[in-house]
Amino acid sequence: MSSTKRAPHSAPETADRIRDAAIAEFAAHGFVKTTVRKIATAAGVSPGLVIHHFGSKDALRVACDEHVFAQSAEIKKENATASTPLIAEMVSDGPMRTYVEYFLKSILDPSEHGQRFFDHHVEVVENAIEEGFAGYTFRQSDDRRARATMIAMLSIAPMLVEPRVRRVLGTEDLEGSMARLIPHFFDLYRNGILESAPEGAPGHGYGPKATPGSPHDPPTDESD
Amino acid sequence: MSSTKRAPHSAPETADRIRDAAIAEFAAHGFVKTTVRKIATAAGVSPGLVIHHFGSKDALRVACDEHVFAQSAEIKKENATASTPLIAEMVSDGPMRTYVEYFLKSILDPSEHGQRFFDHHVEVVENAIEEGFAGYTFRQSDDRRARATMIAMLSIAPMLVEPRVRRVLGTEDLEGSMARLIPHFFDLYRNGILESAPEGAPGHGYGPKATPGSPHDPPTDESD
DNA sequence: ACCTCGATAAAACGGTTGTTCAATATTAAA
DNA sequence: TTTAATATTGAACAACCGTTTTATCGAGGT
Repeated sequence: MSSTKRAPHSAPETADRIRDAAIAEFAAHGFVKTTVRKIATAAGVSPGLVIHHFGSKDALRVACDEHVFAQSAEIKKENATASTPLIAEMVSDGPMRTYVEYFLKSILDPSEHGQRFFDHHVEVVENAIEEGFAGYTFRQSDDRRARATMIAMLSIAPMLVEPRVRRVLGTEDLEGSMARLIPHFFDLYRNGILESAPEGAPGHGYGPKATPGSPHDPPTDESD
Repeated sequence: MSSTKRAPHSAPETADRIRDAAIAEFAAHGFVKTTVRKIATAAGVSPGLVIHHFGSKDALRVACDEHVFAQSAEIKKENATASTPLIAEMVSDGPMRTYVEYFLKSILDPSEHGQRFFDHHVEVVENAIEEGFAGYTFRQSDDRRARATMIAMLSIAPMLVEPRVRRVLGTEDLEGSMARLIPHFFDLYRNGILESAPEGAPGHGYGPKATPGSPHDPPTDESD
């Protein structure tokens, strides 16, 4: 500890550059399509060096996971006291946007890594439901966990299918698509989307405190 | 045309067997992870025969696309006059379930194939909004296309992240997860999820005919 | 009976993958 | 200055990919 104990040669933090390049590639193209060689090229090093620093492609992914997780928490903490809305940070270009896309790719990829992200997200949402968020308060439910899971789903769904939405709406980027969709989500959250239900429909008299009990009602979605 | 003009050798419809095996593999693991060799093994043939019958892996995918699309339409038509709810057909095991998963993998894969599926789905939803669905009627909107897109998103989101939801809720299969979530979706569609909004929140007086006009309101989701 | 043609399998081919190896360069410590 | 340790590269490796090639077999037409 008395000596500097630093990397002897190496450009300033080559390993960090490799990790950041990997995060960008993973976020953009997913884990299967991203090759060690592409990461190496993006970082300006040889493929062998990537393995030398991280051991394997999977170990590199673990390092990326941890960095994304830690950095996201940091950005969130900074934004808690800052003026910039967190949403704007996520939608506009920047590191947070990359992290969110990394997070989404992780969720879609069938591996343990994404589960950790999703679990944490549900937890955050469940907290927001109880304590409110940005001045909004939520109707409570008996099955708090399921309700939080649903809202967590709702919050990530738009970004998951945004490339498809873009083509349907003719919008040009993520910001454009969101600008077009958000009013509708907002209306959904305030008022729902149904105007009337068929006679004998379940839960006709749902009060403001919703306690859904019938587990198998005719769904209103997926008419395809 | 006078002669039978059938395949000389060949087990009964080998090509069909290969196509069905491919659909199952694609639906289960996506297009990148699925190899020609796995498809061949699943169909009980040699890898070369797969190429012989379809030309290439991509051409095989096109054949799968068309078959899934056509078969889905057929099943939908049959179910229009049948007693079985279409949802049950999609959630429980069976061909339709496989087709839905194939459809989802297509949407997530950044290629043109999935766009066709998604476009069609939005169109179906837009129609359902106008004409009602299963006795339910929907509040209309100025921006019909965007509203249909949102609802289309809502309808596919649960199945997209169901593997993650399963772990969060402790449910054991797709049916279990849906049974737990559907009441909450139903409540959302009828009543929304917000109890109160902060003062000065936009659209405070939204009537039953929602015409969202402010394109950049503080969002209520994505608190992560 | 012969011939033709498609179905099929087995093997091989060129390319890409993640990873390893050997060699070189560079710096910190002795 | 010598030594040891690390950073780094370029080449090579085995495994796997989609595809091609070669060969065999069997059914129909003539």
